[in-house]
Amino acid sequence: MGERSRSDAERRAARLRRTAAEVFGWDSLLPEQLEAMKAVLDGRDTLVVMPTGSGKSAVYQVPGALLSGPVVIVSPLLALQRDQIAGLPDGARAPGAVAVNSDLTAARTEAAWEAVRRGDARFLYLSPEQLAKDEVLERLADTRPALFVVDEAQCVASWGHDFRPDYLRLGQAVRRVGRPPVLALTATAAPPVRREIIERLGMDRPRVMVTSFDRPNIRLEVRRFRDEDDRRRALVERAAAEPKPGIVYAATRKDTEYYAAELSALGLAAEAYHAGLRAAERTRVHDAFLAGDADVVVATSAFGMGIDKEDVRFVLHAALPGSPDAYYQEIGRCGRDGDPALAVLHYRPEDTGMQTYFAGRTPGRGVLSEVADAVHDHGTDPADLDELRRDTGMSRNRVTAAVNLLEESGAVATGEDGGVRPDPGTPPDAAVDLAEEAADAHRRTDRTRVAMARAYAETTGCRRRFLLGYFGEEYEPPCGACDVCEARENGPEGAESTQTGTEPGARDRSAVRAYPVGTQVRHAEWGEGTVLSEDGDRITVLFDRAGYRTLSLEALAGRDDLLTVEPEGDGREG
DNA sequence: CGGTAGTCTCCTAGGAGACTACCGGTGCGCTAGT
Repeated sequence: MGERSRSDAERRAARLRRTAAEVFGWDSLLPEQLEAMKAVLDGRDTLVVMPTGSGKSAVYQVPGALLSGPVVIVSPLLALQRDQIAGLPDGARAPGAVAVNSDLTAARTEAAWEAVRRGDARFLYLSPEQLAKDEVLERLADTRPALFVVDEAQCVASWGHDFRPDYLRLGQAVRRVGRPPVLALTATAAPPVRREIIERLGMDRPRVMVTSFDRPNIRLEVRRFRDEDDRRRALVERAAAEPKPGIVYAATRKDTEYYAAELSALGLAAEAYHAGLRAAERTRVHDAFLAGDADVVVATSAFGMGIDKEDVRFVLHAALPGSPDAYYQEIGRCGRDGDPALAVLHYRPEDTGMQTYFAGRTPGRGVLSEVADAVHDHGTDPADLDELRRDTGMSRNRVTAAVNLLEESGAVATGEDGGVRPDPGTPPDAAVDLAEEAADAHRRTDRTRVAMARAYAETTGCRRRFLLGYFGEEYEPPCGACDVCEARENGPEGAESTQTGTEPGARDRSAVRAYPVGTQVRHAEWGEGTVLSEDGDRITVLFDRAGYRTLSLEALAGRDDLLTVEPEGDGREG
């Protein structure tokens, strides 16, 4: 880098710092925040993986104030959008913000668009579903957005395949609004999830910024139970005994009510929270927790995104979560103030059943076939998603998910006008076969994540190392703050863990270093995959087609042809 | 996928086992009826 460009970079940094201070009142920026802002200001596609509370939103807000057009922010929850807008400064120099969604009357929607057009509103918050509408895309394209932000970008991978399939169509929305630079923000994304975000959003040689996942003040513990009653008793006792406030995650709505009632009976201020409650009740519990009026909230996974509370002392799980991704995200809600906090997973092997059922509920052959036929029937006069929904009588989500799979397998393509066209060389039957293959691959991947959550619960090694390894970070145990490491340190009882065999840290690690966590590999039989973790003498690999496999390093030794390291071909940097 | 609650069958009295049906999470947007 020459003199000239260095001083350019310094000037840009100074400009960003000044804007942060003068417009937003932030007197200091973290180095990684500033780096990401510079990339955004330069017009580069950027993926930022940083913990909640570290100022991710500033990464688009500060450059956003300096750009020449509106900034679109895709956010999964309307409540989150409201919080973001409320959190912006409202001084004279501060850029305005609006959200467009189904809460608005027609008149207010018009007013919001008008504010964006006139430049009164610099930030425009939208759900992915809004961006599935032609009308919204056309209006947006007219405003010539300067930046396209995807907040909580892990949703692309975690919700896009079934629950909210419009997440998988954001890449297309980006193209249709004029292909502004894309900024993806998330607190939790393992290497395969990062790759999926980049690919699905159509990001071009993105700058990838990943800060450490380690949260050393959170103590990690797993308790394994054979009996359901024992588990319930242990969970209630623990929640009652630990310092408050805390969150308990349960697998079902019914269980949230059960545990909340048990804890209330002990005299605690405990509340249940799940998506089946009335909106007013959800708001009441949410506000009570933030205000410090609740000791414990017992919740399903519905509780969490947007919970910005520093002093949560524990997150207890009453059952196995569906993935290490979900687990890490949920326990990340305690100890944000840096003081000691606790994460305990109360696990039964039976828990995997329900999570496996939830995993990968992709459209079946019947649905795929009906949608493929409908697409084909339109021939040269292509139908959009709304027409396909009318043709098939299926729900919007089903049709969208089916089209996504057909599109992923190359059997159909969506044009700039939103019309879905069949690939001329692929008859409907073949299209369905291909889409079904893609669906199978997603199902395997999701089940792999369940298996990895279980592997976390059952690991005989340092739990921190396991979790960090899953997120692509090497870590040398002991961590001194997980049940496994503590058992090893504490004298004779430690024998319990040594009898399980290898001491991961004590081994010759040269073989391990050949396949670091996060590496893309190719197996002679199973094809391409990603190294997810290593546990002493074994590595776990997620294969795109074959799912998750554990490989013995001993078996790999001397067979260089069996598992080869793939070159990094997707232009990532970090 | 697999646990749980409920019913049925066994064969000669009520308790064990087999069998079956049901259930389980996350939010947006829209529309019909108050």
